Amino acid sequence: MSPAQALNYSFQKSSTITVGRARYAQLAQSLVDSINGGDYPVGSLLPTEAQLCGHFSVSRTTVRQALRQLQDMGLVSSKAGVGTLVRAKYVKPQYVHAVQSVSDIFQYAKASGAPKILVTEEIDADASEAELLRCTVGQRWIKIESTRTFTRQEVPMGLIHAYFPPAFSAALKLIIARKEPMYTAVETVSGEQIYEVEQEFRAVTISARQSRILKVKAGSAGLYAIRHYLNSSGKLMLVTLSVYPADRFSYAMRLRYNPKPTKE
Amino acid sequence: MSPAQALNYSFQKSSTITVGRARYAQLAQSLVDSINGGDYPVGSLLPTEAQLCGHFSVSRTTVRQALRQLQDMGLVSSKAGVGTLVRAKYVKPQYVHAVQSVSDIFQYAKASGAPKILVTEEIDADASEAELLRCTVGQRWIKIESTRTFTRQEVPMGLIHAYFPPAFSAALKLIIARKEPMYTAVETVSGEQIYEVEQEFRAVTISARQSRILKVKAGSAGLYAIRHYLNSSGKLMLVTLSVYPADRFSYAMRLRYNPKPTKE
DNA sequence: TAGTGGTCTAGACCACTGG
DNA sequence: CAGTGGTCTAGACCACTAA
Repeated sequence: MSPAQALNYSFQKSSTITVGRARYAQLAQSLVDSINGGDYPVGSLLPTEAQLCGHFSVSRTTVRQALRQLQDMGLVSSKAGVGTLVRAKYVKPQYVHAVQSVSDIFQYAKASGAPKILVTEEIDADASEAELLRCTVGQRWIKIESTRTFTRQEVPMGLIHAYFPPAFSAALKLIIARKEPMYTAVETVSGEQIYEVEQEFRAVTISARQSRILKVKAGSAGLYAIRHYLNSSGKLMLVTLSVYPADRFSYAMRLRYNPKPTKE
Repeated sequence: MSPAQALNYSFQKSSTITVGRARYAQLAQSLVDSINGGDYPVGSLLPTEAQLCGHFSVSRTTVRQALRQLQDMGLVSSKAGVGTLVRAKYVKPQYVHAVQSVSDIFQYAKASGAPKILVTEEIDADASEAELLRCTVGQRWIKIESTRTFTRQEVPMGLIHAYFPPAFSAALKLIIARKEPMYTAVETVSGEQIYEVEQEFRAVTISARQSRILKVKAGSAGLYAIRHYLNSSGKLMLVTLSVYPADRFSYAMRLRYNPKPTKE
């Protein structure tokens, strides 16, 4: 056992609170304090691992374990050949809404039957569609109009318009014949995974046409959900636009503070 | 250089795709495959680290790095004196909506001025309030009615009802005098951090009374947001109930696939 | 008490980055 | 090219858990 290690362990035994911690944790805390204090400004490099080994009289393993903790906190990032870059001065606590899959974004999926396809067509985007689809006017898209119905009920839960690129037209068959959810159909046909989903909620007044399909009074309130599905390159894979009458649907989410799994 | 390491490196050089990976990554993949395949059922223990060292002819450091990867994936968890427990058969991909603080839950906060307090009172929960506040009828709460206004505008963005326990009545002063946001005032007064926020959106028809305050036509559509703020014990710290006219507010969120910081 | 994972050391080779 | 972080080894002591 090296002198430094012996010192550490005896120190642990003779103390009570602060010092029962592992040396890498102490080192991590020390580094966090230094960054918080401005010793290492954002954009600068931390001392090299070798230097930290010397300053703190610990092995490189211990230094690296401390640095990994700082990386997990989002304070620094390391790059071979360069060094350890300070990315933030403070740890930003995160509230996180985590869902296990895209399907979980739609909590109702389990409680509802397959969507009922009303219309499928190829369209050339008009001005408002171009904005929604983030493209130029006249661009071609496939459009599906459908409803979702509660299991064993006649009244539809919501009216859904979906758009995807003509390149994925084979998805239509999967959706209609195999009754796959639209996003999985698009993933299958494109061979790409949906990487990001943007979701927006607002209230709208239900139009006369929508009200007939939804069997609700025209002019009544509806929840409007716009969803953009993107691949990892940021390319639009699917856009959906849903209207839910006030009493038939709500979207609930839970944001938790720092849910990072702790050691056990 | 040990024979095993030499073998590894020569193997890396002579290969192209699969094998450029680090040994710990290969080992991790192998373990994931075994768990997926049912070799180690959920609830069972993985071989000990020493056994894995032997089976795969790697050092314990490498084994532990592989196991850490599995822990990050949520497949296993380790406990000193026990072993490495299999917790899940498959990696569940996560889509995550992360916000940096409670204030980020309200994107509008920056664009809007301080809330305008209309009424503050102590109430005994009636039936509908008891449901909202998850308490028994007659329980006492402090209620604040307020509006939020766009900066430099007269028309309110939304109407907000907030409820918190009488024990936090000192928060009132902070909210009114110091214009603190309600959730920080409650955090300050209680000395506890808000750990979890439940958020629900639905559409509603704006009532006559609400319409007068919001300066909007009665019967028009509104976005209804219900938020429950809980501490780490699950105790309700604050409940807010907001109504936003259709054109004045929308809630947007972005869900990303596995946003875990990758190595750089 | 025996065996597990948690921590730590000292030393090594590698790929990558920049001058 | 020199120096950085990325990976790996062999060996050690510790705290914890269960028998």
